[in-house]
Amino acid sequence: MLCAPPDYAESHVADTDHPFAGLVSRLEANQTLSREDREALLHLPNKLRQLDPGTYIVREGDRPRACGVLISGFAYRQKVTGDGARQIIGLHVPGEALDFQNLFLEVSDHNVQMLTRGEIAEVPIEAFQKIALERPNVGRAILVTTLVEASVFREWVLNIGRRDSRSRLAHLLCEFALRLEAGGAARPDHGYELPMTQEQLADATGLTPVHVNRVLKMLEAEGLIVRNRRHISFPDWHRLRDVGDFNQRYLHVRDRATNGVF
Amino acid sequence: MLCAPPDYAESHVADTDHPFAGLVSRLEANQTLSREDREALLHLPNKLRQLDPGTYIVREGDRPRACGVLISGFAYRQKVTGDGARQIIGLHVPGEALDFQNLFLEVSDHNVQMLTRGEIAEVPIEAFQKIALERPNVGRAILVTTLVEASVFREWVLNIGRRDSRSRLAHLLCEFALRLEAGGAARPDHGYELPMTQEQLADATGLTPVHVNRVLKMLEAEGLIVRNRRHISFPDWHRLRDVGDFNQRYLHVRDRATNGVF
DNA sequence: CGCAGGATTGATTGCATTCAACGACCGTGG
DNA sequence: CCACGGTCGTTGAATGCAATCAATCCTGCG
Repeated sequence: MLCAPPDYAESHVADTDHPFAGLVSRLEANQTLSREDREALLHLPNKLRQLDPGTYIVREGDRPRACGVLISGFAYRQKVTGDGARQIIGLHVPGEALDFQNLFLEVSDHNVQMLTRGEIAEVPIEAFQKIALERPNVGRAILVTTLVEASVFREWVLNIGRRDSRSRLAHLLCEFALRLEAGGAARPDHGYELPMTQEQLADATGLTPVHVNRVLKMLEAEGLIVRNRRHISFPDWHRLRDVGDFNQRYLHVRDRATNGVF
Repeated sequence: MLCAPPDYAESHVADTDHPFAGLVSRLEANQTLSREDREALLHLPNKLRQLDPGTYIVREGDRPRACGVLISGFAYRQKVTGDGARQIIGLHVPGEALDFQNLFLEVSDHNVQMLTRGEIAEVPIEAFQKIALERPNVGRAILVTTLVEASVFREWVLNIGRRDSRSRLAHLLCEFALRLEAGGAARPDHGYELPMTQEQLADATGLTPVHVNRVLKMLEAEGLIVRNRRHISFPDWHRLRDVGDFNQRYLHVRDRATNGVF
């Protein structure tokens, strides 16, 4: 990031303060953007909204008029079976767009909800579509981002379908660590504030809250995690990665600096 | 082969016989294409190959040079855990491209394999990329197709994470029926030749082959399915759909003719 | 015929669920 | 300040669904 303008400096938009700075830098991780592309993204019309935990951003069956971009806090995707069992399908960290689906599909097939309190920017879908269609780089960045998301879904299918509860949870903790890191947060082995209740962890792993509790205690007893309230850290990141059968390839991060190190 | 110049009209390619006719009609289901778009697609350079069941089309870790389009037969996506458990992640029916991921991501994150004997057309990725980038409609069609695929992955996460074995299998059978139908095959309630062994069904549902066998017998005893060798039909499609908690919304089919009927 | 892959069945085991209760923490309001 | 209620986390006991282990059967095929 911080690609200084080639022509003249136009710093009336301070990149790091701008609500879309995170979005732009995430898109740039997947696809080179020109200065004009960046400017266009930063000038997307939007309305900022502060949302409480549990607030729905999209509901299954909706025809959304706006595409939300997560500015701060965390969000998750979720579907529910006919008899009310909930499955969390994906997590989102700040800087990620929550609704690329709905730019090009009419009816939403799942729910998106805030996990914590946080801020989102709502961009009218027409404006986002326009920039995606008129600016090849942006269109391609969106496509690549979508492809990476699909890869994450595939890994979740594997995780839930074929790993036991211990590996499943370890894997989820690893993924979250890496996703946070990719956004510029701390190194994965330094731990983080896990924004999920045990019930939500259960919904993300296809387990029950009770069992999640037991498995977390097991991981703790093994010295694989240390918990202090919601804060979680990893005394032996390497071993946790092994237990979780975690290989970051599916995240398609291109950052050479940390690629494969953790 | 088949790289005839695009300048003047060329109807020597009979649409319905052409190997890419299925691909084009599937893309058109998601996005309007101009005549030129169609022609460009039909003239993509490609090499036809007849493949036996189990043949790998892409391997995890590969950097594919070609994008496979399934002309006949069936294929599936698959990942394996560190200790060798396999999870089938998706199925493909004729006319579908198997590798949009690898047009824009460098390293494949999963395996793609033939399920049955069948034919694929290998298109050099540069040619496919070119058409995707230069023809907005084609690019958009690929994006939409990718978004629908992602939606299917999400439904699989739900299916495997939160439904019991009976619903899981019923759901899979329903999905396959609809996917076949979307390609122009028979109506879902008329049954089809299921191209999967019970072991593969197990890998697709996160179960064991033995349990799949028992559940199939259970479904049969309930009168929800009738089996004759690999042929399977559905005496009570509506009830099977209920048992499988199946709602086709996630497939994002736009065909008004059958939408919601089955 | 005999072999191999797939399907079927039975017996047993075990991981995760379910049911139920209790405990810890936090914000709120009297 | 403390009592209170609610959410979340923890623990125990019993249950159950699906896995595992182990044969056997079937069928197409060389």
